[in-house]
Amino acid sequence: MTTSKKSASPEQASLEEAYPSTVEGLVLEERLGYALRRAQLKVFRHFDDAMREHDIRPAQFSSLVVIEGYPGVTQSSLAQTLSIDPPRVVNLINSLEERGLALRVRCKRDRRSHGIFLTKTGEALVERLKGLAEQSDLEATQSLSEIERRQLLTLLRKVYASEEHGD
Amino acid sequence: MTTSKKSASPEQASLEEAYPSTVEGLVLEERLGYALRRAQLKVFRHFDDAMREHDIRPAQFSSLVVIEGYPGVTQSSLAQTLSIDPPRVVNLINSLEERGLALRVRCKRDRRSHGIFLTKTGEALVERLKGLAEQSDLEATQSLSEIERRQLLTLLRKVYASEEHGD
DNA sequence: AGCATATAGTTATAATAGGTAACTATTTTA
DNA sequence: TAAAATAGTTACCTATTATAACTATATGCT
Repeated sequence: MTTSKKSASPEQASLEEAYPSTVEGLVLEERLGYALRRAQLKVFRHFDDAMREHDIRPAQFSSLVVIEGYPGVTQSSLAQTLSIDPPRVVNLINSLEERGLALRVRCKRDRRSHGIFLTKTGEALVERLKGLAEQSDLEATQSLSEIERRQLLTLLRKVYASEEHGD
Repeated sequence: MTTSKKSASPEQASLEEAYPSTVEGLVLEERLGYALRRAQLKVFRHFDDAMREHDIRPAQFSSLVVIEGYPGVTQSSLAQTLSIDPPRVVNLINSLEERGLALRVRCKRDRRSHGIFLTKTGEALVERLKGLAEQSDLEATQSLSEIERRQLLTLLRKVYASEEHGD
C-alpha cells in the first residue's frame, strides 16, 4: 500500500509545484460511489435544464409517471416504489395537488389511505414531460452509443434491484 | 402516445383493485436518472454502514483520498475535482482539521490560497478507509460479476467525463 | 364486544447536499 | 496606481434524507 506515497509534509512547503486546477486519474475514479455521484450530477443537471420551463423536479416527474401508470396508487406504495420517505410523499403530492396536476381520493375500503390520480392537466403534462426526459437523457449521455446506454441501464438495474440484505 | 392509457378516473373509484405495495416494470425504469439514484442510494447506504464506526461521510472520504494523492492541493482545486462548491469545501476542511486529520498551510507564493495536507493520523486513517470502501463497493454490487463491475465503472466515467457543453 | 397492535398519512425536527450572493484579502492586469 | 480577477469565507435558501411523534383507521386476539 506504500505504492505512490509522496510523503510531502507541510513543513517543506511543497506547494511550489502546483497541481492543475482539476486533478484526474486518481484512486477516487475507482470508487463506485464517486462515479455514480458524478454521473448523476450530470444527468440531473440536464434534466433540470429540460424541465426548467415546466418547473418540475426529478421527484415530481417520477411521481407523475408512476401515478399515470398506476392511477389510484396509494402514497405508501408510491413511497416504496420511488424509495422516498412517507413525509416527502406528503409534500410531493401536496405540491402536485396545489398545481392541479393530481388529486387524492380517500379509499372506500380503507379510509386511512388515499388513492392518487392525475387530473386532465396532469395527464397532458406528463405526456409532454416524458418526451423531454427521454431527450434529456440522450443529451446527457451523448458520449455513449445506444448499446452502451442500454448496458448502463441494465447494470444499474442489476445493482439496485438486488435486495440481498433487506435493502 | 395512447398506448396503454388506462383512463381510470377518481369518480369511478378504481381503488378496488389494489396494486402491490411496490410497483415494478414501469416506464420509470427506463429513466437513467431514476436508475442512477436508486443505485447510488444503495451504494451510499453500504458506504455509510462501512464508515459508521469512523464517522466519515462520503465527501470527507473523497477529500481525504484526494489530499493523500495530491498533498498540498488547494481548496479550489479540491472543489473542482470533487464537483462540490467552495462553501462546502470550507466546512469539509474545517471538520477534517478539527478532527486532526488534515491541516491548511498558507501558500507562500499566493497568500490567498491554502494547501491542504494530511496529518499522520489522517494518513493512517485514509489507508484503513480505502480498504473499507473497496469492500463496501463489492458488497453493494454483489449481483455483478467482476467484468460487469468494471463495465459499469467505465460507462459511468464515460458519462461524467464528457464535457460537451461546459459542464 | 373490548383491547392491543399495526398501518396510512401527517407534522415537526434535524442533518446533509447543493447552489447563490456578498464580503475580505490578495494577486494580476492594464 | 486603479481595475479586475481569484481564493477563501460567511450567510442564506432550498431540497433531500432520515427520525420521532401524533391522528385516524383497521386488524387481530381472547
